[in-house]
Amino acid sequence: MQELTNIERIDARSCLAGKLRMINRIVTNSYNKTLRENGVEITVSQLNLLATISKMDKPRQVDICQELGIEKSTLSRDLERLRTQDLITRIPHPEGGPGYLVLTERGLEYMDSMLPVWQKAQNEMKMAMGLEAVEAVNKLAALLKIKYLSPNLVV
Amino acid sequence: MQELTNIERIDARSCLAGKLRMINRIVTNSYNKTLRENGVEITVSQLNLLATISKMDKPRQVDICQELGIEKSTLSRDLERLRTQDLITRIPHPEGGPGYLVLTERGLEYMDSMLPVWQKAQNEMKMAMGLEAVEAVNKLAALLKIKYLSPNLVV
DNA sequence: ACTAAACCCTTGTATATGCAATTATGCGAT
DNA sequence: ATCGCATAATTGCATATACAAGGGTTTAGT
Repeated sequence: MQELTNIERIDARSCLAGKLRMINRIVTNSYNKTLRENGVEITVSQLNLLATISKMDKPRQVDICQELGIEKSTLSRDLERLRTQDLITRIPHPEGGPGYLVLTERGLEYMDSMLPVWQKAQNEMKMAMGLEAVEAVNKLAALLKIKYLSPNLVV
Repeated sequence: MQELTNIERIDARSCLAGKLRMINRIVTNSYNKTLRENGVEITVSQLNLLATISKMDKPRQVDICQELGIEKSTLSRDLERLRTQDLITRIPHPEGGPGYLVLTERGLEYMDSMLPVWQKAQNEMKMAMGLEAVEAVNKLAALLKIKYLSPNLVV
């Protein structure tokens, strides 16, 4: 009874989402391995979040969610982990409101200190993927960000 | 003190891993939303796992890990969820050993029944991404699979 | 001024993921 | 035959993720 014609059955090998999930596992694991082996004790996910906050201008949580396409509850807990490690802190807004996030002194130093390791991880992966693929990923990220994460443009 | 020259600091916008993670979130969420809204009660991840098992020839868990680049402990629990829903079962090997996995009757029917919804989700995403990006993802998945998931070729 | 709506964040619950350690099982050498 | 090694699977613990529901503020409308 495994004998339905294959044309009428979902083909795992053609599932776009499945492939992207696999790519994501491989890439995330590769970065994390390199970070770990070079003494960095946080994950690429946390590192990326730190870098994002440091680039943004007084972001509230909702702004970061918007920027990265992360659900607010996810971000809430991601930030909790960074706060526990004293890498970020929340500054209350002068006019009240939820306040905004900044890196702590320690967070800034930490981020700067791991630049070479991050570059190493990044270079390894770029090398493995090749320039064309890197460009394609950049393009795709930009496109999907516009299509799915732009405000006032619910899809 | 946020004043280090930006050249010497990690730029989140250039982090390949970060971009891929974002793409993955967007795509996974889009598929899951379409599945959910059309009455499918499992996730694209589970669906992909089902489809993979149905394509493989008597796979053991370790074979599936190899195929998808999933850690064995992750797969163990993913399968547990599918088993709970009576979508897969384990057949003991005639000559002993850990046995292999197959879809149950119910699993096969279920998979076939959701083919149109899966196609809908897939088409929506392909439309959003464009043909070129789809091709690039296919190519990249194939490349990374060879480079990182091939046996006898530890990287 | 007061209520209602909108907005932001957190918490409960569940899936998906990985590393380290443990258990189970089969196989080989003596 | 058995003792130990190799291989396969599970379990403990932790992170990353999302949806639904709840709680607290700010703001708008009358």
